[in-house]
Order: sequence, then C-alpha cells, then structure tokens
Amino acid sequence: MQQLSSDFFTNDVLIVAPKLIGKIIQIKTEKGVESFRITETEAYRGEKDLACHARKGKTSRTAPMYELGGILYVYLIYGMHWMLNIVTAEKNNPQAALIRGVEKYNGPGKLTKRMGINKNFNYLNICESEQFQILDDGFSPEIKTGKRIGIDSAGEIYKNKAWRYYQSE
DNA sequence: TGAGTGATCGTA
DNA sequence: ACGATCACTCAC
Repeated sequence: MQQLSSDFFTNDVLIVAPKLIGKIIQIKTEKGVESFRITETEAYRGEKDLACHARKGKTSRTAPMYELGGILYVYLIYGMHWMLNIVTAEKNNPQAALIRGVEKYNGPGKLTKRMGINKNFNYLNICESEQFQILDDGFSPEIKTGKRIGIDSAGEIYKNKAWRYYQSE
C-alpha cells in the first residue's frame, strides 16, 4: 500500500485519469479513517476543452486547476453538490480529473456527500495531507472508456471525446 | 421530465 | 446589481 507521489499527478490528465481507476482514496473523518476505491473518472483538459471550466480562462473558481498537479479542485454545482477533482499536469496547464464514482457510491455528488468533501478541501495538497490521500495497493482493473456526462453545451468536438473512464466488471 | 439550490461570471 | 448558467440528484 503506497501513497501516490507528486510525479504521478504531474502528467497529462489523459494519462492520469485512467490510472486513478482502482486507486484508493483514504480520508480522515469524524468517524475515523475511511477508504474508497475509485471506479470512475472523467478528464477535463485545458482551455481548449470546451467542457472544462478553464475554457474561460483563469478566474477565482478555476485557479486551482492552474496549479501544479497533485492538489484538489472542489466546487459547488447546482447549489447543492460538491464536485471532487484531482488537478493534474504542470503549472499553468489547467487540467483536472473529476472523481465520478467510487465503490458502492456512484455519482460525483453522492460520493462527496458520503465523504464529507466541501469547500475546505479546495487546494488541498494530496501528496502532503494527512487528511486526504490516494493510495495504490497494486490493483489494476480493466478499464472502459466513454463520452463524458452532463456537458451538452460543450460543442460537438469536445462533447464527444471519450474522456470518461470506468472499471469494467 | 422537471424542481431544487446557490456560487460564479459576464454585462451594466 | 442582476440574470443566466451549471462536470447533479431525486421524485414523478
């Protein structure tokens, strides 16, 4: 059981997002230490990607994505649901992998609710944090790809990219 | 299929 | 200051 190093996240999101499948999120909550194995991710890749928040450039919301890979990008959507993203790539290359599902909790809003993820986790460095870590226990499942979900306004080219990754049964 | 919900950002 | 938008979820 090994914690992922900074190098792991300093790669293109199209490399990192599929590699995150099967890895384990370990989080310290009021209940103690809990673990969740990642089953589904999506890649959001730079200002050119019309589905990525960074398509409009750097703002206070998207600033975390412009940092060096290895921190969290957390934001609220529809006034209710916290979205958990892992920032990837080098500084000023705004990319992130959305954690869309973990074992037993599918859906990006459901898993953050279960984990207690909120605004306080934004910018958290996951290579240095005691509270939130990602671990590799050697498990490497077969991975399938598909179109990303919920990005209808993104335009034909990027809407149809197969940048969603999930574990096949 | 549509309501709930509030931060964010462009426009003024 | 205002209004449109939104990487979702749940109940019909």
